[in-house]
Amino acid sequence: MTPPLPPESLTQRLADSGLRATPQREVVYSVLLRKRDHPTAEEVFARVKAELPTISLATVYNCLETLVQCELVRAVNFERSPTRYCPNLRPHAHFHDEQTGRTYDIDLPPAVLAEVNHVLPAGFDASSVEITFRGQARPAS
Amino acid sequence: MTPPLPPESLTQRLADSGLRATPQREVVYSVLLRKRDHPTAEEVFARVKAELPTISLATVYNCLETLVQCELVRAVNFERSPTRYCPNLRPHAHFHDEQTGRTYDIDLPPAVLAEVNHVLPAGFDASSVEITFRGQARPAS
DNA sequence: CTTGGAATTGGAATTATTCCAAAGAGCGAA
DNA sequence: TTCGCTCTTTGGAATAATTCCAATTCCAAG
Repeated sequence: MTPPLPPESLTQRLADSGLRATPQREVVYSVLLRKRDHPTAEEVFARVKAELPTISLATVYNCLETLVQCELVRAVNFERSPTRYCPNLRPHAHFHDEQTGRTYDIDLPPAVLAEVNHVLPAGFDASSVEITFRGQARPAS
Repeated sequence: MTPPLPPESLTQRLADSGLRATPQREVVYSVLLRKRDHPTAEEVFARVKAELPTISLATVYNCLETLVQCELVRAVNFERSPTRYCPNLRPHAHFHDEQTGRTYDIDLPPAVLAEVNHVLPAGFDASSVEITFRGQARPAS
């Protein structure tokens, strides 16, 4: 369970990879942190434009890709729909509501993660695992 | 979450959905059964053409979609790469080898499946769950 | 036979994303 | 400060997978 990261880590994380903190990257990241509803690149683009009206969609794709590389953001794919982006770094699964299309984060206890990893036969060395539910949600919160 | 199914005839399954067994559907299905390497639609197209040289790619997409609807085949998505098709109906996860791009089926014991489903809080009703590993494989077989 | 719905076909359209070449920005060295 | 270098951004073109569509073709029932 990775703890939430302090805000200054964007610059730090980028620097660690030899990259610069630019206004575009900062705003893209802050937009993801501000509303954690798993937006698509187009949705991020729309939100970022409020602050940086001249940003281009290509740059949004670039920034998102950069954030994923730096492991500050996870890219979430559900079937063939557009990639969604998620700044939640704790181990979690995703639940995709078939009616609303909304995506929910589901925390994954380490014990379950461990058990899931045990299904791998010898010779399979996993660097990551993705668990995605699909169904109907009526979340309490 | 599909329970294991007895081997059932394509014709029967199609009929259950009010659909017809056509040569195209039969060959597409038999191609999937013959070589279970998770082919893409294009790969299926190439294989089917050996038997039905005039089939169109659109028809291959149609047939695959039909087979998925009838629950004879599973569509497997890995990130944004082309959808792959898999006639294995037992509950299983997928392991995606990062070097070779190959996909392996990993059997999922019911107990693990049950534990994974337990991570869902009240209000989340899953109709299916997808587990995908990514890493390096050196399979014994 | 005829006829209506199902299925197939080829090509155009769509969509998400990536590619590309040119312009811009920031930083360290001289 | 002024270069010069590299990293970034940008808009538009290109790509890739899939879907859409309109025109046949195929069957199976009446």
